[in-house]
Amino acid sequence: MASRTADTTRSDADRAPQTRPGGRSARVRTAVHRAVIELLAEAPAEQLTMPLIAARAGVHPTTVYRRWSSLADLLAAVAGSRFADDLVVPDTGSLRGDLRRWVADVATDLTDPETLAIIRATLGTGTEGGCACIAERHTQLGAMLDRERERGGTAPSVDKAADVLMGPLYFRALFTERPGDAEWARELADSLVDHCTTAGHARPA
Amino acid sequence: MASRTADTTRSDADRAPQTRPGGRSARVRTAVHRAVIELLAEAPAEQLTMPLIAARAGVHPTTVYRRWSSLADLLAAVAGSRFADDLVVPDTGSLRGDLRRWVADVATDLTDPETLAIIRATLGTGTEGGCACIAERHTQLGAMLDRERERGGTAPSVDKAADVLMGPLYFRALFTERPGDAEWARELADSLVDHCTTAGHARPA
DNA sequence: GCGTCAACGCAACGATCGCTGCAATAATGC
DNA sequence: GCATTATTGCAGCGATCGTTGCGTTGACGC
Repeated sequence: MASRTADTTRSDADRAPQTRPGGRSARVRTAVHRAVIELLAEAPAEQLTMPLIAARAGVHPTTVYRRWSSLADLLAAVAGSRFADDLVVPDTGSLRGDLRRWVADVATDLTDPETLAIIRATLGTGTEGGCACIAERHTQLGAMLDRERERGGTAPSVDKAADVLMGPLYFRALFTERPGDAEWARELADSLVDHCTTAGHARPA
Repeated sequence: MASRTADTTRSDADRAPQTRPGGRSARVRTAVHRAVIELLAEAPAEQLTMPLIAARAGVHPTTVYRRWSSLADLLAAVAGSRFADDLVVPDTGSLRGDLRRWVADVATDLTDPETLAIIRATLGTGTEGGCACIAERHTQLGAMLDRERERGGTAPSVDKAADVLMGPLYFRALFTERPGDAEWARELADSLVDHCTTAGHARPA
């Protein structure tokens, strides 16, 4: 078998391996993802079950069970696909401007009940889930800081920026009822920029 | 009925109302709470069910169902009783010293897998659950800030302190793998004190 | 077009969950 | 001690969950 077809097919196995992301599969995927988001926004995460998701998506439960092994896998997939490219990294020309804009965008995103529900549910499934939620944000933050350095300026480390910016952002969103308004977001970004130019020693007069 | 006994019993109903927190009830309560904590530390929260808790606690499932209406209620109760009086509010004589110590204590507490598991699970049940987890910390923070003001010094608002201190603390604990060491905790506390005494102009000494 | 195989729907099955009768136990006030 | 009654244990029930075997659909390469 596969004596001569092996020529046309690259190496008999890595050609179009086993995946088939055609029309129906993609449709089912988006339907299930949407169903998860909708259900999470409506009811607490503990009531989220595979059959419920399948029913909302108009898909048979077995399909969901087979494509995503566990509920944790499904949640991680949903979180990953939602937070990827959901907001453009601002490029205003200055680190302060970039961060102000970015913090405001993230704060706005964290106002969305669906977003909050996904983060909460994903956190419950374990540590790696939480990482999946903020990985994209971490990358975006690093991009802005790198750009500032290429510009010749000084920028804090990604960890430091994550502490100062994402810390309050996600803490307020998860634990309190006040997500923080635009004014608050601006001050947050400024506090990092001002404090970190301490490297240049800009301490008050 | 209750014609003359109404004299001895205060007003026939508010005397020893209906509660009976005797030996056995308290034993069951602690056993169930302990079971929840243990199970959360062993397996993800989604596998936590009432019968499982009951089995671990050596109690009949019906008991758990009757005393705590839902799993969310039980989790909130466990969180509340665990974070109450679990660490003493430091009193070193200065705001800086108090905050340094307190941040280090909280950071250490957040190292405990059991603590993290409870917070994660409680977050999944809704916003009020998350509030229950940090209410005690919020109170402690406010106490230290108030004491500084009584001392005659200036202190930031509780919200501001929560943003700067609890934000990074809980963000790192929940989303990353690095809970932050003692050095990091100290810098965190100092950043708040230094930044807020901008009114009084901190001396770099 | 046409065949092939991944992906989906269907039906049925154990297992477990959440709940509700009723009986037994043990705190609590006298 | 003794009666009262909140609290727990027990047995059993519907409902739903998670899984598996098999037939059908439809995407992909030729």
